[in-house]
Amino acid sequence: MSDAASPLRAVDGRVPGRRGLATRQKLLDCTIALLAKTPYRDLKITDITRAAGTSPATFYQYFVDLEAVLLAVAEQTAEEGRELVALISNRPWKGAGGVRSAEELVDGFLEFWRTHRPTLRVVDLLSTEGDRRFRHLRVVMLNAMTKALAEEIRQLNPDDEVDPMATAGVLVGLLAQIAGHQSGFEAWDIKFGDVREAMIRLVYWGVTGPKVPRR
Amino acid sequence: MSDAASPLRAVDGRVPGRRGLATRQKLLDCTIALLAKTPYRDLKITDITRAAGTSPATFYQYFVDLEAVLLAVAEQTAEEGRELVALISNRPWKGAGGVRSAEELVDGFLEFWRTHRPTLRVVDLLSTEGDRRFRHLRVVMLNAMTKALAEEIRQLNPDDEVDPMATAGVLVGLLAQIAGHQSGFEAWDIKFGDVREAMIRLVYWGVTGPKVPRR
DNA sequence: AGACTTTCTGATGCGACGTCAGATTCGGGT
DNA sequence: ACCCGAATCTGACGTCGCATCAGAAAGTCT
Repeated sequence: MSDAASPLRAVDGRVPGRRGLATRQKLLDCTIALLAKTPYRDLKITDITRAAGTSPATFYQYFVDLEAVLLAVAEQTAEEGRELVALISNRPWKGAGGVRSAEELVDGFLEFWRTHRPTLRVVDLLSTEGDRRFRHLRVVMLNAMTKALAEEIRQLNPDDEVDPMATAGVLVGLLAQIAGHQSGFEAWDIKFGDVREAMIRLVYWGVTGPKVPRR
Repeated sequence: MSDAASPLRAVDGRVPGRRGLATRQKLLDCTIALLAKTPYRDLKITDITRAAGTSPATFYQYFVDLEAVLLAVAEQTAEEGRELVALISNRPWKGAGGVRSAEELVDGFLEFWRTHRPTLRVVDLLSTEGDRRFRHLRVVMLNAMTKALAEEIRQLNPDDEVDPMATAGVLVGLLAQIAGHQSGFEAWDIKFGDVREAMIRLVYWGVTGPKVPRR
């Protein structure tokens, strides 16, 4: 995710060596670990350095502020997000096979989200709050997937006047939303299996585009 | 939203009088105003009291902590959320009329979200982070709507084995997600009109339930 | 071993937090 | 009009995290 043009991670101008990169990574790892236990607002830089066994000053040698670490953490995750494309391209999307593809997409996405929940939580959070860097990152993370999905939609509905990217974007948003708010469904007495089923259907409908009466 | 059983708002045991309630409200108003300009993590209690022209100590007389104000603010909004039911019940959901109903639901929901964006942002945020109070509040806020939608779905698909509440919940989640991340679509070159159209269709499909091939 | 660079740290000024004890304002009774 | 008790507000304080700096420690090269 970092610019390939500047493969060197700069501190405050310097280019870190082995040791430096190691402690940088340690800070990243501790951040991830803490993120799983601590709500975003309570995550203090001091906590991270304490966990990493360094002084707070060391932290600022590698990251300008808290969001910078989070961004770095998120970039690692974003890279993995690209692989979700495999759940979309080169699959059947018509008929019974289409439903099965939708099923696998939903499950794959939920799994991805479950694995990286703490990180994705923060990305969602900060991009909702209007932070451009995180909003951009979120787009990048879901971009490949959305484009792939849009392509399938375009092929199945060649003469639809609605931009397939819009439909794809909405579907991906749907997946992200439900994945993030899974626990919200416990409050009603809804079995998650049914939620999953509902998502599968919506994805299937979104991709195949059943007939809609003209207004 | 406050318990009808204890209509008195307590400070630390006390029951505030006119003046007290006035400053309490002033604090609430200032919080709302600040919320529109400040990201959640940077919202300091000090800022609120400064804006309200009181001492920080006064704040703690009415709210135990920052989240308590936010909760109070959100409760006001949640109350209004109930009115969204009007966009669902007693409307046609079949055929062309159904599409029009979906259209009005989408527009109404987007409007509601736009009006209360700062508040809803925080509710989403904190409930995502696992705060029970906010998660509950979020459910309550969307509850009436979801139930109403589920009822329509149930009537249109009497012998569907998937719980209509699941489908309704997913649809409402979809609406909330897109409403919250509207600006995310700017990054792709998608006209929001197309996004809106995609949402309308998905709602229509979700409610009417087109045929899905068996796997 | 010496000289230089990289990396780390303890100490520091600043600002927000949350809590007192005490000052101020209000409202009703005479 | 005055006073008194209750309600309400406040300035000041100890604690803690932030972010920075000058200098110590560890590493590297010859």
